[in-house]
Amino acid sequence: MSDITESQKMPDFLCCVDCIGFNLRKATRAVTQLYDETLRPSGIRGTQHSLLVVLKIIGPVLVTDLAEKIVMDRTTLSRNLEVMEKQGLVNVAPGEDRRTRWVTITEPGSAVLLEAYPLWQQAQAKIRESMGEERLQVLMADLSALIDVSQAR
Amino acid sequence: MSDITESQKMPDFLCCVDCIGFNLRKATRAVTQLYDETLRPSGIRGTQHSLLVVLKIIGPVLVTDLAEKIVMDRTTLSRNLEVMEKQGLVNVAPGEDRRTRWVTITEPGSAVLLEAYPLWQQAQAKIRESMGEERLQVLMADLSALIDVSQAR
DNA sequence: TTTATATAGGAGTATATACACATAATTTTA
DNA sequence: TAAAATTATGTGTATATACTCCTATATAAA
Repeated sequence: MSDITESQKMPDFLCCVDCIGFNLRKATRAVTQLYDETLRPSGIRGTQHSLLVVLKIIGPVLVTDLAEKIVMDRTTLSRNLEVMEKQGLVNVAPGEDRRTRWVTITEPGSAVLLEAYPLWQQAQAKIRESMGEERLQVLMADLSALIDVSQAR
Repeated sequence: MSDITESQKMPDFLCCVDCIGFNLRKATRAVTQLYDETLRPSGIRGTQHSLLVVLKIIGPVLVTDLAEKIVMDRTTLSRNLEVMEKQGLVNVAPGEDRRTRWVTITEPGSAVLLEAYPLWQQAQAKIRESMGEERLQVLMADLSALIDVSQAR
C-alpha cells in the first residue's frame, strides 16, 4: 500500500457523530421543546421565561451587558426584546448616555413570570427527578466549562 | 405572619437561573459559535456539517426518519435541507412511495465534508483537550439522558 | 477645539427552530 | 371496492440565532 493511497484515504466520519456541538444542539432541541410545551399555558416560551427571570433579578440592565451575561449575541437579544416589548413583557428605554438602552421587566411581565412559575417548576422537576441532583450539578458545571473554552481566544 | 401573606409571597426566581433549558441553550450558543467560526473556511456551519456527516454515514434516508434520528422537528429539517439543496450539498428525491423523499449527500457535499474535516477536528480537539476525555463521555451520556426524559410522555 | 477612536445600538440578511394547518398518497376497514 | 384512517410531506407564520454593515454618541488624542 503506497503512502499516497494512505494519505488520500477518505475518513469514515464516524467520530464526527460525537461532535460536542451536534449533541448539544440535539439535547437542547429536545429540552427546549419540553419547557416550551410545559410553559405554553402561560403564553411565553423558555427563552422568554429565562430572559424575564434574569431581568427580574438583575434588571434594569443595558442591552450589551445583558447580552454578555446570558451569552447571547447582542443583535439576537435585541430581536428577542423587540418581540417581548410588543407583548408588553419588557420595557426598553434610552439612558442618559443616549447610545444606551435600559431593559426592564414590566408589571405585566412580572405577572406572567409569576403565572409561569409552577409550570417551569413542573418541567424542571421532571428533569431533576429523572437525572438526580448530583448529576445535574456536574452537568451545570460542564456546561459552564464549555462556555469558557468556547469563548477562550 | 398570616397564612395568606405567606402563600401570596412572590418567589425570588433565583432558582430559575438553574433552569436546565436556559443553561443548555447558553452553552449551545457558545459552542455552536466556536464550531461555526472554525468551520467558516469550508463554507458550511456546524448544523450543516452534522447533517452531512449523518447523511454520509446512514444515507440515503427518508426525511422523517432522518428527523427522528437527529431529534429535529421534521419541518425544521425540511427547511434546512432546502437551503443545502440549493447549495448543491444534498439531493432530495421522491421515492417509490410518492409521499416520501429520499435524502442523499451529493458528490460536492462529500467534497465539502472532506475539506471541513480538519477544521472540525480543530474545534473538537480544542474542547476535548480542555475538558478531558472522561468528562466528555459523561457529558455525552447526560445529554442523551436529557433527550430521553424530555421526550418521555 | 477639532479630529480620531471607541462604544452602544440598529438594520439587512440568512440560517435554525417548530407549531398549526393543509395536501397528497397509502393503508386499513367496512 | 369505496370510505375511513393513517402516513409523509409541504406551507404559513412566528420566534431564535448571529454575521456584516451602518449610525449616533461619547471619549480620547492631536
